[in-house]
Amino acid sequence: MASSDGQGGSRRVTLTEVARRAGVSRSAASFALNGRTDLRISEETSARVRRAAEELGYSPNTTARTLRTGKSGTVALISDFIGTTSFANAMVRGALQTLRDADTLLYTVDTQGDPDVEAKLLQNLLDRDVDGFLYASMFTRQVDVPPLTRNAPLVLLNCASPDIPAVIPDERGAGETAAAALLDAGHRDAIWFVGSFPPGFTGAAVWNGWSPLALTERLDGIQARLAAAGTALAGTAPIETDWDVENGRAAVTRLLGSGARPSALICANDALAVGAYHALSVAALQVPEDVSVIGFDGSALTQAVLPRLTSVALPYEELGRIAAGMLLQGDPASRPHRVPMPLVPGASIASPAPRD
Amino acid sequence: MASSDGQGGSRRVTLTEVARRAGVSRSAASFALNGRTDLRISEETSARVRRAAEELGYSPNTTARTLRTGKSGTVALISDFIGTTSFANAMVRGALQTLRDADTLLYTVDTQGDPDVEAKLLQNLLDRDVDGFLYASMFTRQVDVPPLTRNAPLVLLNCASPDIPAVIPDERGAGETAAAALLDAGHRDAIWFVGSFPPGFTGAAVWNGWSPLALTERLDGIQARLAAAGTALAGTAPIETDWDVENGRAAVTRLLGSGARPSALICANDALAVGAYHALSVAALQVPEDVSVIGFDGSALTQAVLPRLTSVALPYEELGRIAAGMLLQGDPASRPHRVPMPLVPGASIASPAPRD
DNA sequence: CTGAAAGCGCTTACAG
DNA sequence: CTGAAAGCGCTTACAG
Repeated sequence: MASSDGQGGSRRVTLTEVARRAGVSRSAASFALNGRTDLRISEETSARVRRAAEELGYSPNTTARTLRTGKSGTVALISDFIGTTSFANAMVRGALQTLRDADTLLYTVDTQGDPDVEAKLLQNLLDRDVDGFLYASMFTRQVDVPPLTRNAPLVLLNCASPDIPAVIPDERGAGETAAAALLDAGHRDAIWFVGSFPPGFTGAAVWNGWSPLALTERLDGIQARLAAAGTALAGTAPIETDWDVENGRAAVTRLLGSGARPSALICANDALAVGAYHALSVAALQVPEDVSVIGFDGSALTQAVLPRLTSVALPYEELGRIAAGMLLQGDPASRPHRVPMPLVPGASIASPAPRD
Repeated sequence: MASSDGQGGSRRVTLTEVARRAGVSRSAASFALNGRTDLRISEETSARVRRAAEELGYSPNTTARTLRTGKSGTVALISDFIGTTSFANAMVRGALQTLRDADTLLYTVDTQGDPDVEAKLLQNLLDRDVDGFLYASMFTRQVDVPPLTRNAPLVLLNCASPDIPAVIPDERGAGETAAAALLDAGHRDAIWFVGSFPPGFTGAAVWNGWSPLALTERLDGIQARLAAAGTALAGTAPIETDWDVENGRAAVTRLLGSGARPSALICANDALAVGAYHALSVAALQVPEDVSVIGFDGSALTQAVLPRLTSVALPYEELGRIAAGMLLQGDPASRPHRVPMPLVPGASIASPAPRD
């Protein structure tokens, strides 16, 4: 750093100075300031100490306290944010909301998905006496947690691993919600799902080396809800590589080209749904008059299309809040905590068009 | 926190133990491990110490080192992220890239725009011996920095204040770039700007209590570039409240309703541009055949519309990288460092339609 | 009720 | 070349 004075010029006031000004010992000052009653400090003395601290602008040095107590009032959010632009922010924001009330600060750390970088950062954090880890993924999935995380309390955020406290979205319930929204509008026999694995990958539990809970569980929920209504998906439209706009457009273009006449499309995420809009538009099909569309994520993309996209939202901020709360309280829950995914209504669902 | 053992069970190895195992004093061990040559430790002794450290899995306790040296290897990013969902992530990512190489960790802190919360957090960070502050805004603007930030090295990120090192986007250049893109396509006399202040606010230097450099400087750049080509804006379409999709739609709907026949729209950001698409679509005007459109930000929204929106991108990640670098190096630059905003081509610009 | 002292784990002058 | 000691700023048993 540039300036060589650690405190930016104005030297910090120390507990010793407060004690001297109040005319008490350092221990008495410490006890008074921390409100400890073990050794009963007279209220008058205590007030004198607090006044001295106030007058001198005293603020205790956390580094020294941490060294003594082993508690740093600090938590780290380890993530693989890089490469994903979206909702990281909301998760961090949620965590910060909870932590603020506990006077706990947040280290934000990005592993770039590199295990060596990750290990180095974790050790660095451990060296700083962090009180706990929030291990986050930008993609709901199963993870293998690195061994070092076990050296402090740990809560998984938007990912899961056996026997470790975790908070993840209720993806299955989200699937049910999406299916129910279409059933309620009267759709039954021509509902398609967009965004499944490509044929070669079907049945595999991995995608880009990950286990995307989002896909399998959303699909499960959709199928369960349709089955409960006595129907089923008309079919699934696989995508090539990623859940982005371009792949959504391509998948739906292929679907329409195959002669399929969907009454509704359930898209694995909002970007795919936007791509679906584009493909439908090129085919001169109107949303929602000709085809209803629903997505997942509840992202800003829902506002970008006309009519607005109905979507089942990922509760990122709430995930962050809850995970931070579990970490602070040491929630010993063995099963992942599931956070509901709310329906965010747009105008992309209507009654099915009469079939020829 | 839940677990009461600060180190998660496996007690940490200390320098004393390394020294004992290597058969040297703690000072010798410290010097050897830190590669200091002041007291010439024999290479053989030094190697013995390093081996002992390795075998014991020693990692120095940063808290203790910080208490002793006053340097924490830590920097804080103070921001007003809340309420904005977008690019925070990219700025953080950029900062992390730079800091990683300096073994520096990042505290992420959100002030919620509340000065009291801000002051409390700043004091908390100072109590932890942070080596510096990155003071960030999600909106390019002038800021008054809170006094406490002056107790450590400070770099402003995406905002500016007199006499404080700052890194901000080249908004004026971005305006020129946008205007040039339209001029190059042949537009001249029917170029409108969407997203100016509402009439009542015109001339005021504040918006939501802020000074939005983005608006004034982008507009300056646009006007300068058009003037250089011997022309000028046909007019500006003010928005009601915010730079979002709905306000963009409303503004352009009003514009078209007034009888204006724009050949091109320069929208103050991507969200407004998306709203412009919607209004044009309702008016049965095609992008870009009938009206060319360009936005600012380079956000994911550019992909969400058909045809893709051309936009002048905010270089958030680079802003973060550069600001972190300035903080680490103590860059004493007095004038704000300007980062170029690149044109991200879409398909929303074409030659103007022949006028009736 | 109060005060003197130890100790958290380091770094670094200082004396040999 | 090496070692004993001070000290960073706290908290907290312990003896009065």
